[in-house]
Amino acid sequence: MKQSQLFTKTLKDAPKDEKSANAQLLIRAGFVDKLASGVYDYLPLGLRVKKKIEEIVREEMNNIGGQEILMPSLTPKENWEKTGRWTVEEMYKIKDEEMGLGWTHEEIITPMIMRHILSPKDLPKYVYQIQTKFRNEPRAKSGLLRCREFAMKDLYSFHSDEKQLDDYYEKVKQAYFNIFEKCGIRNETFLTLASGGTFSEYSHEFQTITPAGEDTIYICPGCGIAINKEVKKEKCPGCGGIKFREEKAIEVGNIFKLGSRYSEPFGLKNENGDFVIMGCYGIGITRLIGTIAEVLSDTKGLVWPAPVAPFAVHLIELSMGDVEVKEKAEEIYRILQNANFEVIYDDRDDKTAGEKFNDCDLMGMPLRVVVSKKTLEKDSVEIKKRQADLSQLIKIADILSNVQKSI
RNA sequence: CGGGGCAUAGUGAAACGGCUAUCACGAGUCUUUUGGGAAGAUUUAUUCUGAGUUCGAAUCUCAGUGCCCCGACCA
Repeated sequence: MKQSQLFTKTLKDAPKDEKSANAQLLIRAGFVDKLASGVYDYLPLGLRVKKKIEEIVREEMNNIGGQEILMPSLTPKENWEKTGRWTVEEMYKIKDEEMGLGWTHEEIITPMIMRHILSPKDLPKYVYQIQTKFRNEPRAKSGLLRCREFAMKDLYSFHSDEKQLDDYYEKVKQAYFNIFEKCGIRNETFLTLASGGTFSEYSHEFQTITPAGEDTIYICPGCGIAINKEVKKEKCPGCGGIKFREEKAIEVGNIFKLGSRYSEPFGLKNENGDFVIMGCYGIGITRLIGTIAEVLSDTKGLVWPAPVAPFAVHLIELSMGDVEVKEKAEEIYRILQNANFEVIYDDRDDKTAGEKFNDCDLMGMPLRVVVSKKTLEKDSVEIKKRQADLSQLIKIADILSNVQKSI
């Protein structure tokens, strides 16, 4: 994509109504725009990140047998009354209609799946969606970390017994770590024990350490498991350790054994007459965008891990009106594109080198490639990874292998 | 939902109750520039909304709305 065609503009100053690093940077770089508190537009760059994350999540969900569906956001009161959750205050209700906007989907998927799961041999089944959720948060905050409208992946599993659920639960756990690995935050993300409701003693959250987080967790150095403040006891349930490291963290995912909490009110039974055992597993897609921005950025701007970056390469031409340099840059742009690299090409004629470099750092693509008269004198381009201090000259003839190696 | 703060151009700021609301960046046009946010010329506003006080309100008062932060809440 040519940057001259991109309709978004970068900002030198952050809007004063955003205090969190993730919102300031994402807005300054033109990834998102705020419509209302906790409600954001996803602009071309931000939408590309969102799609990348969705694709990563999709792949991992499919790998563990997940079947993707899409449920409505508009949901009837009747379903929620069956489980006693129509009165939940976070639910947006539509005035004069017996409808509310979905903030989770147990009430929708459970009756839906009843028409398809008829006997024990139909179990287990795993069904997920990636969809916009609505929650009327009493206090939206911290940019994308706590929104009223947000994208979420919710997976629901259906089992004939607890053992089956337990096995699948462990698979999801692993899939989640794979996802956070690809998103570049694996090292900061801890499996965390949290309140589990009635069916199991604990549920598990995936908490990413950041001062911007709203939860407090205690990490046990013995086993590497964390415990949410809400359920912390004297000893670590994992290894019996008693020393902990306290950290602020943001919950990027959770997995939860539901048991028959929802199959009972809807009467979801298998042929043996047993209530189906369920699990649910969420990942906040848009919250992940905010978390990556918050955790991995530096003073210059965003830093995207290659798998989620909107573009792999930020190509910059410093032609300063030199037609030959410009043409050569265009040619390199085509070469990279033909090799299937995703490239954003700063072809703007009215920008100084400084502006281009600063925008490049702010947007945070993994690799910067500069073409100028200076580099062309040596038949070269200059490449630099986003976080590297120094750049290096490489021959244009070797550009594809070098770019491949660097991202 | 309790407490605190803020509201002026696309963004960030300035303006004692008194001159045509000022400056920077961005954006538009022109000229000159150019390896880390260039220079000059020129253009760019319903001062959040409503009411009030006053000869006169961006500025003071009241109400509303929005946003940010702290807390409560967070299947």
